[in-house]
This record gives sequence, C-alpha cells and structure tokens, in this order.
Amino acid sequence: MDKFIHLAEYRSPMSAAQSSDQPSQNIYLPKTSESEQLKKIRHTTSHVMAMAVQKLFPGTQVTIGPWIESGFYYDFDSPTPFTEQDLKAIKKEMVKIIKRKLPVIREEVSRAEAQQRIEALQEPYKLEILADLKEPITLYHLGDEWWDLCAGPHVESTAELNPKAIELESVAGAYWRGDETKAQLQRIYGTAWETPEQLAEHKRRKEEALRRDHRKLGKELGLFIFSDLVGPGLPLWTPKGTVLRSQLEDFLKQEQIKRGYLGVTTPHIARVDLFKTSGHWQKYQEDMFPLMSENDADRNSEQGFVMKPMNCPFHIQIYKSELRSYRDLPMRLAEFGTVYRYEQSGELGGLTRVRGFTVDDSHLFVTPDQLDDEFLKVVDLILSVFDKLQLQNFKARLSFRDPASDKYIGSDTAWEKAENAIRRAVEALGMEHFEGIGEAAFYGPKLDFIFQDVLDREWQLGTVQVDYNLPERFDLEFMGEDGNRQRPIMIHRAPFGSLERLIGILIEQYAGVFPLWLAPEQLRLLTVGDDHMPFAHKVAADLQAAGVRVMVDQSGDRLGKKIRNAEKAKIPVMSVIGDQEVEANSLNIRTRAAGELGVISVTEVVERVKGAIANYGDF
RNA sequence: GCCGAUGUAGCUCAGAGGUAGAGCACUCGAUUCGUAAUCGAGCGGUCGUGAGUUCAAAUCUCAUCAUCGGCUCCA
Repeated sequence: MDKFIHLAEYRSPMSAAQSSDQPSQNIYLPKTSESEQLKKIRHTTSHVMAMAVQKLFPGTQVTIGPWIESGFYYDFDSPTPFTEQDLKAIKKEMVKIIKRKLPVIREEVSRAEAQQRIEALQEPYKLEILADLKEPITLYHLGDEWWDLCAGPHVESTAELNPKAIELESVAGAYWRGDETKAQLQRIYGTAWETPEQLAEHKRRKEEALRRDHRKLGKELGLFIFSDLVGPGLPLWTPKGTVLRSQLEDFLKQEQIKRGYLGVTTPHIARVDLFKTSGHWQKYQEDMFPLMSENDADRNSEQGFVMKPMNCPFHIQIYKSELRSYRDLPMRLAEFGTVYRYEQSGELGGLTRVRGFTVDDSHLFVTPDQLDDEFLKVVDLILSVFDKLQLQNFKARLSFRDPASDKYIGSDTAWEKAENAIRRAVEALGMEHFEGIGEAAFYGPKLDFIFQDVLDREWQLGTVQVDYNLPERFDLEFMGEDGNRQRPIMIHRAPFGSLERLIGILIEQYAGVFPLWLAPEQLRLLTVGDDHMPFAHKVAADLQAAGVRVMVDQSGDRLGKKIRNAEKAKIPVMSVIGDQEVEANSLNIRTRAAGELGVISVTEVVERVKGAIANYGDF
C-alpha cells in the first residue's frame, strides 16, 4: 500500500507526458495561480474589457470578473446578449484603451465612500459585492474614466498589456452568484499572456485537446455512437467499444473475486415503493425517469414502476432475503448495474454525462467493528485499479454534507459517524485530500476520486460511501455474537464510478492509443499482395484461436495505405506479410509504439501478446 | 432547465433567395505493389424536423429536436 500513500500531484491531462501526438513547442505556460505577472495582466485585461463593454453597450452593468487558471472572465448584466461579432468590436475597443497607456491607479476608500460612489454609478450588483468585502476596500481606476472594486494586483499602466497576447474566447450565460433563481448574466471568457508566443501556444494546446476529445476519437475509432431515435445521453456501444467495456469489466471482476466479492444480478426497473423506502423518490424524483403506470388511477396514487437510478435498494433486498449472521459479514455484493437518471438536457455530453450508465457497483454490509478495515480495503482496491489503468492525475475529495441544506436524509449522529469513518481512513492512509462541503450523496458522505478531462473539466470517477441511513430505512439486521439482532453499516463503492465516464476519460488519457490488453483490435495483418491472403487468413485463425484480437486488412490497397490506415486506427501491433513471411512461416512485426521489430514466429507473437496483457504493458 | 452558437452525402467541410458541391469512405475496373495516401469511373443528400413568408427557400421567419460552449445540477 505504501506506493499509494502520496497521490500523484495533480496535473492537467494536457500537460501529461503521453498527451501529445505532436511534439510540444516546449513553451512553459504557467497557471494564473503560479504567476504574479499573469495575475496582474489578467486582472487589468479584464478591467479593460469591462470598460470597453460599458463604452460600446451603454446600460450594461458590471458584476464580477476574476481570473481563472487559463485566463479571466467578466459577468455583465446586459439588456441584449453579446454575439461573436460583438467580441470582435470589444477587442478592438480594448486595443484602443490599451494604446492610450492609461495608468492603473489603486485607491483605498472607506465603506461609506465606496457605497456613495457606487450609488452614483447606479450599479446595484456592486453594492451587493461591497457588502461582502472586508476592509480595506480598494478601487482600481483606469485613468480617470473607469473604475471597479477590486483587490488587485494590477499592472501599472495599460501600456504593459500586449494586444497581440490577448484574446476574447467565448460568451456564455451565467447566473448571478451562481444561483439559478437569480438573474442570468452574460459572461465573456478571455485570455491574456505576456507574449504573443504564449497565446499561440495556449491556442495550440486547446486544438490538441480537441484532437484527444473522447467524443471525436470515439467516432473516429468507431467505439460508440448516439442515435437521435434512441435518445440523448444513451450511448450505443459498437463491437470495438464493447471490447473495451468487457475487458474493463472482466479485469475488475477478477480483482473482486480475489477480494471476496459476490456477484449478483438485479433488474433495471422496480416498483416505486422500493425507492420510497430508500428515500430516492422523495429526494431524487426529479432526476428519475417518470413513473410507468398502467392507468391514470395508478399514476395518481403513485403506483407503478420506475427505472432504477441506483442499485443499492436492490442489493439491500438480497441482503434482507435471509437473516444474516455476524459470521456472514462482511458481505460484499457486486454488480455491473446499469442505472438511468433523467439528467437535465443541458448537462448531457459525450460519455462523461449520460442518462443511462453502468456502475461497477458494490455494497458491503459490515459490522461496526469491520467498518474501518473494510473501508481501507476498498480504497486499496480503487487505487490499485487506477494504477493498472495508468491513471495518475486525480484528487481525493471528502464529500460531506452541507449542514445548511435539507436535501439529506438521516440523523446528525449517523452523518457524524459516517464522516468520521471517512476521515479516519484518509488519515490512516496519509492520503492527500480536500473537503467538498455539500458534495455528499443524499444518504451519506463519500470519498470521491476526481479526474479532469481534456478540456480541464472535473469528473468524479471512483467513490466510496459510508452509509448508516439506508440500513436504518430498510431495517437491516444481522444476528450478533451475543444473540442480539444488530444493525449493519453499508459501504457503497464503485472504483470506476461509471463505465461510460471511465472510458471517456481513458480515451482522452491514452489519446485513443489503448494498451494492448484494452485495444479492441490488437493485431492487424497486412498483405503485400493478394497472393499472400491465404497465409494471412491461416495465421489469423491461429492467432484468434490463441485469444488474440486479430484482423486481416481485406482491402485491395497497397501496403503503404494499409499501414497508414492501421496507424490511423491506432492498432498497437501490425504484421506485414509478403513472400518472405509466407516462405519462413513467420510474421514481420511493426508496432505503433516502436516501429519495425523484424521477423518473429507466430508462436512467439502469441507469447509476447499474452505477456504484454498479463502485465498490462506493451507488446 | 437557463444563455449563446451550430445542424448540408457514411465522415470532414464548402455553398447562402433561382432548385446542391469537394475530399475521404464505399462499389466497380485497371494496377500485384515491402513499412503512413496507385490511377480511373460510379454510387450517394426531399440541406435535422415541422410550419410560415415568397412566383421561387438549403438560404429569410417562427416552432421543435439534436449537438457544442458556459451556467445550474450530478457518477
């Protein structure tokens, strides 16, 4: 377990070593948080942008405009939305302002003074911002024409900004204070750098990220599709994509067998009463597909079936089907269970956010004495799974409830016990982590493993949850050593989280180049001419019989084209077959990773494939 | 769900009130070729869907569906 004690320091996938299909220009792009100069540049640029917007669009109110790691944004309350054309005009105006070399002047004022000046401007959002500010209250002026509340820092003059290192990137809607019940503002995202070269590199990396995007690669590699007739957020897996799924499932199933998990299988729908008992119906209804009722009367009295949004209540029924003894515990019920959640339409995207997905779910029923040990074992399993998948860029989050919210079920005592159990585990492991208040499941706190996609969006994959609440709601018991019935504790856990989301992240992490054990097509045979086809098919049959996923390129293309196609399809191993190979009854191997390897016998190829698969490595 | 953008052949895209194009893919023919694209021909689209405006709509308007970027929500 030692090797997992320190989680790899988080790095963006874009900067990861294997991230590039093309050599990087080796221009270092610091994050804003790493560079005082970028903080100044981006603060000032965003002020210049806001000044330009207010000049071009009178009546527009300025709200907040912080830097973000790769740039900045500013939120405006504008009577009409901004368009792409507007961005160009705004940029032009910004250049004018910059060229006037306006000094950036810091001024410290009293709260009353700030309030008075804001009232003169008639900008109510600023008043709200002011109310939350601590002393000292500072204003930053651009010349004597424009100012905003800001803590700084700023450059000393707009002359320090390079218009060629600035770009306005996109417009978007955003709610005031991030609250969907409040006004929707217009947000403009932009970026600013010290040099035009840095901006060019930033844009190059964004384009590279697009090439690795799992939605693009999934289509190019033929891994999954979506169909308008099937519906949004419901991926269909092709034969190639299904290889990925089954390899991952088989891998985890083997790991679970080694750790004493028991497989179960449960239906996709259930009576709504099951979810009333669990509390899902009360707390989660708007995220569930609507009730299936036979008639209006049933619908009105909430009788009928629903698609399952989670697997736990089903596993609980299996646990409950017999009186369990303390000797039976811990009982670890596991299933690749496909669940259906009615996500809001605007949330859907690729494989990372879908409406039907498969959870590598397991529920562990444990005695209070077993809780800590079982929890650690689960974390160990999760970390070893990530290790095998070469996933290093993740953060561990303690997802606790927001005490101010009423969206949770269960007693304060139960929640405290569960949260403490997670804290104990993380401390015992010495694991780096951060706390996410309000990130808990409605029935219990979680330890979540957060990854980033190619566009730097964060996604939860693996999760472990400690749950005192569902055992209570379903009245779970086991017969204790002393002959008294006791209540078990549940651990919910999923190393992958969602098979779909995991595969989305993996596609991007590998840039579509899968390790041999996952590659849908492991080896492709390329004949020089048609005369070599019979030998190719014989070899293919032998390799297939040995368990290798092999295909013969059947096209009439020339060798160069066949190689090009195999490279584009990111096939890890290819073999050229011509007169020499037929004569020598062997294969001439070329790998994607290492190029030509020379002539190898069929038997040796099989052994090398098996060896590579066994240690999750390359051919 | 909200704000904005986009939707043209299997894929990537061009066209922009006068009735649809390219490259790749696919099919056929010729070529039988040794490590990233052989040549030629052919097939293929009621321009997301439905209304409306117009003599005429892929093009303008509205609605709707889907996708994309954000926001909100979440595995």
